[in-house]
Amino acid sequence: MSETQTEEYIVATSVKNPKRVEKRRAEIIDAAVKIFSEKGYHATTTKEIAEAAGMNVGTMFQYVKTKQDILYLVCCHIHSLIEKALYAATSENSTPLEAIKKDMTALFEIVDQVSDYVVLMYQETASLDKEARRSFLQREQRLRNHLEKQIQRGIDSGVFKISQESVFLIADDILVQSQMWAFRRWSLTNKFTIEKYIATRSELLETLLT
Amino acid sequence: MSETQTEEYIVATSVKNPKRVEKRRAEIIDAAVKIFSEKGYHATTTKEIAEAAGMNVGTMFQYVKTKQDILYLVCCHIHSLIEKALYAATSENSTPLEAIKKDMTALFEIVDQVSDYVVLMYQETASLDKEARRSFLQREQRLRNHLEKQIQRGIDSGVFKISQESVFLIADDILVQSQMWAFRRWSLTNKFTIEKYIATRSELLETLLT
DNA sequence: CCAAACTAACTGATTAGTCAGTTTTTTAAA
DNA sequence: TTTAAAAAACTGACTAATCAGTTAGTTTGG
Repeated sequence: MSETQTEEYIVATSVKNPKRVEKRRAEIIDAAVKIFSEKGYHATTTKEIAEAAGMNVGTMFQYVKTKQDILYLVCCHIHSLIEKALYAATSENSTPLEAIKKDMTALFEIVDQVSDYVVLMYQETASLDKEARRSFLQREQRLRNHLEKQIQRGIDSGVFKISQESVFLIADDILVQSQMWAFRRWSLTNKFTIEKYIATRSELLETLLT
Repeated sequence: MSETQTEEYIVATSVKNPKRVEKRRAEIIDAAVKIFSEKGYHATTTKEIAEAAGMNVGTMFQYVKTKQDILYLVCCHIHSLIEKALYAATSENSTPLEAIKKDMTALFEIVDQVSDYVVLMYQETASLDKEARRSFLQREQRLRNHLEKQIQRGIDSGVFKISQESVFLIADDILVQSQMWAFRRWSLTNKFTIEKYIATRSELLETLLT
């Protein structure tokens, strides 16, 4: 559970009013997320985004310095959706096994709901520059830390029989498996509904942990 | 183990001599694979590739119709490296558990050796058009089928105690985990050497299967 | 000698980001 | 409340640069 703390990447603006920045950026994000997930980041022009957001290109570039800033905002927005859903599912008063299963279920369900956006987010992370990518990956680490803590609870209470170095791997696996549901959606749905997928994954996890 | 057979995507050429095509394309691939993994596909210009390959742009475009063709050739080339290494490791005369572990080890080792290229390959798959991507994903399926067969052997001989629908997932997991070693290399090497990673993954796999 | 392979210079289309000027909103003095 | 001035937000035409792919003509090797 590495807790490296670095400061967040900040998207610059030349508009003073923070409320206005928030509102306008939400408009930009809403427009961009849709077009990006249809055509991809590179194939989308800044004019298209501005138009879809109902504002002028010049205006848009006052709320954002570069096209890449828009991508960063979009990725963070999508990531927040997932984070919120996961944290909402976490309950304190259940057994470690129930708790981690509940978390996994919530994660898989939210990823299923916004799978297009999840694909976009991970696909285009590579188009972010070093700083923005580092900042984004930190968010990713928050999610994994959360899952690691849940698994650790099970070890501490003697229910989970796994080695200490597996904790990180298993937490990471759960994250990756949720992403894979999004990425391999079309080939997986031949074999599984999301419910069946969650059930099978839950079983495998229980086998592994106990 | 879905066996959908579709024809391979063919990269067109206007050069007649097949030997020459093979030789020149190898030069293009060698040049492109290096530049792509340094700067990414989009940031690389066709002129750069041609220059690094020691040929004229015009010449290059006689061995290839579009820039995307180069990416496709590069992805296939990298994939072949992995496929060869995996098939070379497969032995018939060992127990199912030993066999799948041997396969997994070979896979993780080759991915470790060419991890930059693996990252490139999966990162840029999205930049291929529908046809080329479909063709590439078929190669991916070959790898998974191979692993599925190995797992199936263990089930059939009664050694592996897992449900039938887990076979696909576990085969896929092994593939994904090898890719994740490449993608998360820099954060994983804080915690694991490749040998340690393979050992821990082997243990987890054994727990899961038996 | 001639077909195959190669070259250099070119083109046509694209696009992220800018900037000089306009409109709207806020502030504050009368 | 009116008004004037200052600040903030917005506009859209513009540009400077880039780059995938072409082609008319030249060289090479069998």
